[in-house]
Amino acid sequence: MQAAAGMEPDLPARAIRAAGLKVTAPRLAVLEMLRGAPHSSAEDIFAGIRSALPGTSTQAVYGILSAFAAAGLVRRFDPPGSPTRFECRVGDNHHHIVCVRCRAVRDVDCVVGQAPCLQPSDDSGFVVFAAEVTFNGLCKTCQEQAAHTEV
Amino acid sequence: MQAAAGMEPDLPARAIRAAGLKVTAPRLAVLEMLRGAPHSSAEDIFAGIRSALPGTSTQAVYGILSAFAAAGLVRRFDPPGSPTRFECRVGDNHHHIVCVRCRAVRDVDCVVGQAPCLQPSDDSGFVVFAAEVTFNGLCKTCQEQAAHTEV
DNA sequence: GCGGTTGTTTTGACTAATTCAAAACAACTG
DNA sequence: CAGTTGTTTTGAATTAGTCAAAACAACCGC
Repeated sequence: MQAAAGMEPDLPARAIRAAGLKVTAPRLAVLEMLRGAPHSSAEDIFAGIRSALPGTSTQAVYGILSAFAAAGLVRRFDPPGSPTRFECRVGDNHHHIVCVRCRAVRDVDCVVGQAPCLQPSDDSGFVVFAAEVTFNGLCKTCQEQAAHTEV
Repeated sequence: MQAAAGMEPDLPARAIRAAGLKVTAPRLAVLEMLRGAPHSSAEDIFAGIRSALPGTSTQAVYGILSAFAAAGLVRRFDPPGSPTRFECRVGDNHHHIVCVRCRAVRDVDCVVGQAPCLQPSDDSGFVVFAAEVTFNGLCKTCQEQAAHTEV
C-alpha cells in the first residue's frame, strides 16, 4: 500500500499513523469517506464503505470513529434530533448550521473572532475547554418547500 | 383545584392553560418538578413524579414534554452523550455549560450581548432562527476528582 | 351541575442508535 | 518472519425515544 508516485504523500495513512493508530483498510476507507462527505453519521459511513469493504460491520465503524475522535483526527457533532455526525475539519473552531426540517448540516466559520465564543460570562467554577455553537435554521430547499406547503 | 388564598395565583396551572393546553395532574407535576430541578431528562422527571403519581408512565412524560415544548412552555436541550434535558427558562436566550465528565449542566447568560450569537458570518442561504451555544468543560467537583486521579 | 367533545393519558409493542464483550485476526516491531 | 499488541468481527444487549389504539378526564356550553 504505497503511494503511486512521489508526489502523493498518502496523507490519510500518515495522519492515522501520526495519531498513534495502526493503519488498516477500514480506517482508511472511513477517513477517505469522511473527507468526501463531511457530517456523515456512523450509519452513513457504513453504507458508504460496505460495497468496497464487504464484511465490515457498523460496530467496526463505531470503533473506528471512537478511536479517531479520541485521537483528535475527527470531530463529533450531535445535531438535535439526528444521530451523531463526524467530520475531519478539526482544530479550527468552526460551527454548524442545522436545517430543522431536513437535518442538513453546513459549516460556519467562527462567528466573530473567537474570544466571545469561548468566554462564558459566569462559569460558576467550571473550566471551559470549548464552545459548540449550533445555528438552527431552514436550508434553501426547505424554505421553498415550506413556502409551497403553508401559504 | 382552586388556589388556597387570593395571594396564590396558581402560576403553573395558569401557564399551562395560557398555552392552550388542558390542566392535568401529571402536567402540573412535570412543570413543578422542572421548576425545582431544571435540566432534568424525561427519565429523571418520571422518577421524580412517580411516587406522587403512581400509574404514570414514561410515555406520558414524553408526551407532556413534547406538548410543553411545542407550546413554548419548556425548552429542550440535547447535551452530547446524554439524553435530552428540559427546562422552564424560556424566552431568554441563555446557554449551557456541560461537564464532560459527569454531564452536569449549568445555565449561562448570553455571552456578549446577543447579536454575535445569532449572526453567522456566512449562512449559505439558510434562514437562521436561533443559536444554541454549549460550553464543554469540567465542573468543580470533577476538576478535583480528576486532579486526584491523574497526578 | 351535567353531558358531550376533544384533547390526554395509558398500555403495549416497537425501532433506532449505540455499547459491551469475547474471540478471530492483522499491523507493526525487532 | 514471528510475536505482541492493537483492531476488527461476531453476536447480543441496552438505552432513548416513538407509534398507535383504547381508556379516560378536562373544559365548554346548556
